[in-house]
Formats: sequence, structure tokens, C-alpha cells
Amino acid sequence: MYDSTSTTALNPLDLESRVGPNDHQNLRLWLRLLSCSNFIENEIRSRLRTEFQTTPPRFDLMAQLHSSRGGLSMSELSKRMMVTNGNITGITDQLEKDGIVERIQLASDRRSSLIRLTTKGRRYYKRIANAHDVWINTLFTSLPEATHRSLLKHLNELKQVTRVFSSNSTEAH
Amino acid sequence: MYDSTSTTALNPLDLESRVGPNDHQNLRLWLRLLSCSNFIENEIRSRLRTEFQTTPPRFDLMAQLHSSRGGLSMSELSKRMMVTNGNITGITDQLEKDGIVERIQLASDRRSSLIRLTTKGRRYYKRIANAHDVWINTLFTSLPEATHRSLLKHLNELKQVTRVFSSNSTEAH
DNA sequence: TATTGTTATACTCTATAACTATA
DNA sequence: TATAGTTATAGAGTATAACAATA
Repeated sequence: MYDSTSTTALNPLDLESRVGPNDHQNLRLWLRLLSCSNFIENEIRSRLRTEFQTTPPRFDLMAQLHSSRGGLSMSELSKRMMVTNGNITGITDQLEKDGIVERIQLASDRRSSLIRLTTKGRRYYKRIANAHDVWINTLFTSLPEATHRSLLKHLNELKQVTRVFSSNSTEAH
Repeated sequence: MYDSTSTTALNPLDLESRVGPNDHQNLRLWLRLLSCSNFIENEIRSRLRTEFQTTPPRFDLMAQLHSSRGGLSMSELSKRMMVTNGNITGITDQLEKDGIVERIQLASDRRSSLIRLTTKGRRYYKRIANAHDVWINTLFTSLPEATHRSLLKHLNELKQVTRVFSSNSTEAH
């Protein structure tokens, strides 16, 4: 049974251990989601650090820039990464200092600038992204195809549902 | 419209936007999982802060203690929360200073101590946990029952799969 | 020798707000 | 007036390692 509250070798004590038999199914689902996500994120954080001396936020910023060849504004990065402008400035400063990204002044709006990967940055990003792909593929390798498809579909539903919720309560932070 | 570049209201640009058409399905699944989890976690972090002046790690520590009435050792907390002993010491210090937890010296092993919620701590925890339940229930409320069940089941599979992976490569950190 | 927990340190991320310069 | 981005600051989490006390 996938949902036993007792602990076996396959159900180690972790974040989810805090749910009791009377807890809501919603809480149970949330903790399970969180513990999956935290676990994988910790693995990745650790490898990014030891193998590439970088961090998830920096890697995410590079990935966002890589996926939009023309570059992105600070505000756009801020929205996508769901952190404040000030924090984007900080991460961008570090990456710029290392020659990985550059700020391009815009003639059209002189308040704004476009952030882009440099050539060096693009090479650096690709090396990390390749390793990252291997990590993820290894992690997910023995997940059955049907489970994979189901998760992809249903997590998308969850995403829609939570977005709607939040746009009602915490509009545009 | 919260977004410009070719995105519908139901698919806003976010972490997941960085996947391109050629990216692996595994990467796609991971980013979807991460963006669900981050989004909910951000909501909760924000509410814990503004409504209860606390943080997810502190709340998690309290929850772990609450679920095991007798209390837990620092090492046990460290394992469950997947952070180092030193960090558990820090969080415990803060909670102890606020009178929420207490350290109980053990006669059986004088190196170790048992961390327990105080009476005040238990009351405080219950207030937060109740609010937390409401938040989670609200977030998940319009998720169809079948989707819920499917996610619960398949996330458990994912959990097993990733655990196995990690115990091969990073035994007992 | 190994384990429990503490201390110290350096770094990063986060949140908030005041500020500038443009629009 | 509103927006883009910067600066400043305080606080928290994280990783690492050295350490003391005990097993």
C-alpha cells in the first residue's frame, strides 16, 4: 500500500512523517509533493555547488536567458523567477562580475535594460545544463512511462488550480 | 494579461518557461513539479511570516515534534528535515528562546537531549497548523478527486524512485 | 574510534523599503 | 503618477569544519 503511515525501508521518516492518520488528504498530498521536490532540489543544489560552484537561482536565471535568445528585462526575470526586482539585481550583479551575463542599454526605454548571456556565459550554461540533464534523467529513469505521463498531466491541473487561487488573493506582488 | 510574449492566461511564464521543444520529458516533468511546489511554498512562507512571524523550517520542526509526543533528538530532527545538525541547533535555539520548545537531558545518553514542544509551544503550533490547513484546503479545493488520488499515488512512486537513486550515490550525508 | 550536539564562519537568498531616473 | 531598476539593510537558511563531551 502506497499510503501506509507506518515506516518501512521504503517509507523513511522525513517531512511527510508529520502527517497523522486524521490529517486531511490535502495536507498529505501537499507534504508528499513538497518532500519529492525538496529531495530532488537538495540533490541538485549540492551538485551545482560541488561540480560548478553555482546555485539554483543563478542556474535558473541563466536558463531563462538561454531560452529567450534576445534577452530579458529585469522585471521579466523577476516575474518568472517569482522573486523581487532587488534580488534579481543581486544575482545579475554576481553573474555579470563573472562575465556570464551582460546588461544591454535600451534606446527605447532608458530606465530598462536587457540582460543577455555572453558567449562565455552560453558555453558555461550549456556545460551545466548537460550535467543537469543527466542528473534528472538518472533520477527519473526508473519511473514508469505511464506514471510519468500521469504526473505531467495532473501536476498541470494542480498548477492551474493554485494559480487561480493566488490571483484572487495576492494579486501582483 | 499578466504576460506579453505569446502566453495565455492559463499558462503564465514562470520557472517552467525555460523548457524548449527539444528538452527531455524528464526535465519538463521536474520543472513542472518544482514550479508547483515553489509556488505553494512561497504562498505559505509569506502567510507564515505575516500572520505568525515564523518560517517554514520552524513550523516544520514544530510539526515533527507535535507528531511524536515524546519528543525527538536533534539527530532525528536533522534526518527528517534533511539539514545538518548545526542548522537544527540554530532553529532549536530560536524556538527555545521563545519558549516554544525545550531541551530535556537524557540520563541514558548524556551527549543527547530530547527536544519537546512546551505547553505554550503546543498551543502556538496548533493555532498555526489550523490556519495552515485552511490555506492548503483552499489551494487544493478545486482539484478534482480523481486527480488528487492520482497525484498522491504517483508522487509516492516518484518518491521511492528518487530515494533509491540517492541511497546509491550519496549514502548518509 | 564513532557519535551527539555545539560553535564559528562565510555565503546566499529573501523581504522590505527608500531611492533615482525615466516614462 | 507609475514604472524599471538600484541600493541598503536585516534576517534567515545552508554548508563546512573544528570542537567538546560522551559512548
